[in-house]
Amino acid sequence: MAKASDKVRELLEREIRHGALRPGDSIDERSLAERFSVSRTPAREAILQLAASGLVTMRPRHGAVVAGLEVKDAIAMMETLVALEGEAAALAARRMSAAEVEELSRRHAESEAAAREHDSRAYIDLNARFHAAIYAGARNDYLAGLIRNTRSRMSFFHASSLNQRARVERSWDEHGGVVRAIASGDPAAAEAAMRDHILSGGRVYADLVAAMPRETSAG
Amino acid sequence: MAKASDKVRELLEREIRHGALRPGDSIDERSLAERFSVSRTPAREAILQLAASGLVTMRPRHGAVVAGLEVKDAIAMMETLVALEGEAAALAARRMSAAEVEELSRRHAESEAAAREHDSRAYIDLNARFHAAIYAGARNDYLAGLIRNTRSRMSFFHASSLNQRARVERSWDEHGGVVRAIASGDPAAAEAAMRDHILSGGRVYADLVAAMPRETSAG
DNA sequence: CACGATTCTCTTGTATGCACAAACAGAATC
DNA sequence: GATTCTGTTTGTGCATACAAGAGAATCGTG
Repeated sequence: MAKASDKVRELLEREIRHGALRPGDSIDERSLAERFSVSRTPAREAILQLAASGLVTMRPRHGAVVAGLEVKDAIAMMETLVALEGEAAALAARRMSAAEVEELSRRHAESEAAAREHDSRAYIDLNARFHAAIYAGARNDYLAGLIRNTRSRMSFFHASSLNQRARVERSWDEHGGVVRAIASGDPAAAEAAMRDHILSGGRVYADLVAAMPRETSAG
Repeated sequence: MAKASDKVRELLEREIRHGALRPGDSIDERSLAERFSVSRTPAREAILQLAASGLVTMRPRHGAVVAGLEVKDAIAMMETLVALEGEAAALAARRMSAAEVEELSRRHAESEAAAREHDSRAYIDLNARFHAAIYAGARNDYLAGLIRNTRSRMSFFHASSLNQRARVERSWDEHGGVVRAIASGDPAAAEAAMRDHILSGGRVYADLVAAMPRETSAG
């Protein structure tokens, strides 16, 4: 078996992401340890690691609470994500092989059905694959990591904007723009198309964030 | 006094940055604890946190080693940094107040002396302030955090490119371009100028990285 | 002499005990 | 009645003891 602390970290992370633990909820080492049938040590380590990755915040001598996003931070993350995804698209346009572009194009075409039927569930998965293909094409693991981490921290609100029925079809159309730009090897166009695409989803996200209850501020 | 684990983490981090600990050096909890006169627990926590931030890598049951950068990763980070700094400059051009622009401009002018005299030591500090002013002007803490973390991970090689005497003066000139673009409120120009600036430093960095001995690969 | 299994050691990973710091509650005083 | 001081309680932070796994060395065997 893997390390117990890793197990705890992973499960705790899932709970936070899935919303079982909501921002502001406090986590104490002892009950966490009991819940996972381990001692305080690995529980504590799990908390520390999550704190380092920004999912929980710690105040000295005061324990950890599930990190909430202030509206300001959520906006900053979205803005940053736009830049990161845009850069990835630009790099992909310069670096993807003909075969990869072909594959991307084919995948995109195949996902049309789900989009037209507003099948959010299926499309969310296809969307993830689409973006993953772009990251791979960008040939920059560090950039991809930053994007993944950023998305992860924003997905507190399980709410992908793609849960909005109307959003799915538009998303697919926007993907088309990105694909065309990449296929024509135009980095600037690919970046612009991707930025628009992310921003477009971001507007829906902004509504969700703005509608959030008062969040805990992380000292 | 602050937490012992924080103290250890901080000092260890400094040692890594300053090159006292080189990539590939292994860190064992016991000697680390002895060196800082604490028990293994805070030492271990420090290592865990550094691992989470990517400065050291851990293999289960094998302990931690100071993370090395493969050339591939170094390139990826530099490339990403260019994008991040460029975005920050663009945002700063849109958001800095007149007073801030005035201040930035003044600071830049004042740093000319150090640049013309190739005073690396002084200029490195002025350079840091300059960039910090840009981040502040960008009004995006998350973006600023990513930049700082990225720079931190690249500064293994204490070698700021600014240690190159010749680089200092060019850097100052490039800063001038950024300042002018921001002053004229032109985000695209600011981004372009900043990208050039970072890339320009990056070329020196690339030489350093390429000249590195064989690095440890992080499983 | 070479190769392999076994043991031995060293280090990590986990559990638990202890001390201290901060919040909370209650009582006493203003 | 409000405020402050103090005792208590709770939970973090650190230390140390214990268990387990990985690697090295040694001993046995072919």
